[in-house]
Amino acid sequence: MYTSFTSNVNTVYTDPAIKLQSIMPVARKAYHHGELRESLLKIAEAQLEKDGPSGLSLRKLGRKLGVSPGAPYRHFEDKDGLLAALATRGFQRLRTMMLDAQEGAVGGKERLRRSGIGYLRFASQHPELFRLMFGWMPARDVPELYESGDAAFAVLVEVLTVCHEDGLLSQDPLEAGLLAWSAVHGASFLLIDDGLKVCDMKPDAEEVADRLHASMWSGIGRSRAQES
Amino acid sequence: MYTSFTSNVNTVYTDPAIKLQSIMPVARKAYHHGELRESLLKIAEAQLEKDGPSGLSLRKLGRKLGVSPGAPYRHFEDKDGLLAALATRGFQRLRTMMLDAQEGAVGGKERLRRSGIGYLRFASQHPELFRLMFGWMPARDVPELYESGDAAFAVLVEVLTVCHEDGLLSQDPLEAGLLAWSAVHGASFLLIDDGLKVCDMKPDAEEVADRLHASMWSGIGRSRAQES
DNA sequence: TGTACATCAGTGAACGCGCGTTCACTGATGTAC
DNA sequence: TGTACATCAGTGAACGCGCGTTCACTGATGTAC
Repeated sequence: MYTSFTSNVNTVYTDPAIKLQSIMPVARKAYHHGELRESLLKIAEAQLEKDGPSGLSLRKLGRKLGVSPGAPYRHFEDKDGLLAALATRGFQRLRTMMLDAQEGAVGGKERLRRSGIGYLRFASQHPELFRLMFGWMPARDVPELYESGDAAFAVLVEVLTVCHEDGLLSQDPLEAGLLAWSAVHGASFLLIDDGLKVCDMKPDAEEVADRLHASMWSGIGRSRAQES
Repeated sequence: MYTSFTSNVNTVYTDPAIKLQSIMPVARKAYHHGELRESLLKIAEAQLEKDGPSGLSLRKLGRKLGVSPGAPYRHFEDKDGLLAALATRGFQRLRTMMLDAQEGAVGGKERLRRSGIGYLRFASQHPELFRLMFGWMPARDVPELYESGDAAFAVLVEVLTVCHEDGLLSQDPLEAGLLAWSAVHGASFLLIDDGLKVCDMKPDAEEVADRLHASMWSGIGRSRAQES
């Protein structure tokens, strides 16, 4: 980068036009954007989080990127196409966040707890994207969307399988998965929809995950041994 | 109604215009609708469930009811006003469904199970309304919306308090409430968003509620007594 | 029971807006020779 | 290294649309006397 800049400077005295181009690369508007697809997705997500799904329009995105209204159609079939790409990437990142949160954890139970934290963290950081991922369905079929969703769920199932193999579960992994996923999924919505305030809880992903994990693991019912 | 109709018929021979009015009451368009507010809410909900929130417009509702575009503004301040009314009534009905489902049940544990069924049933019957209730926030403050939401949550807390007083809980009612509400709330979303298919579950409110309740009550972890 | 009048719930035309999408085009880029 | 050309990623004007909201109005309803 730096070297190419200085080499351009060296040509200054032979061609003033090139000088202008190299000194003010921002002001000079290129006919080709170059990374329009990536930029669209990036700014679309920001826009989605800012104004919700109804505030997301292809025209507005184009405007923000200094590009004509037709340009996005070079990269997405239509608006649904962009939304589907957004949701697909969302699932991929959700999966990544769950996996990253597990890093260094030993044992199925701890990994499950950490996965929950990752899940809740993702929802709290990207609430509108989270809602899009789960509450929206494209008119046309988008296989990679379903695949990425399944891949995210697979993280949870895998961790529960480890628990099961270690003899930690009192039931089938899928059965436990129903509760675990429901709980973490529901808590995510409560977190982003201000529903936790009725529980007198502050909206903190880690704390919610910890408390859910504890309750879920031991159960809310008093066991016979505990009865006095 | 019937008497007034026949009395109109009696006037037929003196005034043909009145005959037309009374024989074809449907065709004759009254200047005043009479129950516009109620009709708007009813058809708005149908429209919401049919096409989602983006398919809901005041103009379309007016058109469907054979009324001018300005008419709805006699009954709602703006579109947000109608949505808020829709959501408020949704919470009231959610509360009612949970209470009705409990009817005849004896004991806190059974009442909790039944409440969950009511909750999941509501979500599965009115998915878009359910999403609106939890995922949407009016620009302006609408106190009755929050009140109706709190009232719905109160049903759950009350049942858990009964459980606690009966010595059935291993923890604080609010702590148990966090798990119970999260689980039933999350499962509701999974139910309406087709998320259960990855768990190999058919989307049946009763079955989901039962399985969640069982897992939640006893916990997914193997207790020390169970270890072999 | 009849009449005058205030109030209320409608009308319908109009405003301005932003949207999704298409299309003939143009300028930049990459490739084959 | 230079040239011809296909391909690609943009332009910008245009289409048609439906929306939320306002406003001066009108016809029905309810009330006081």
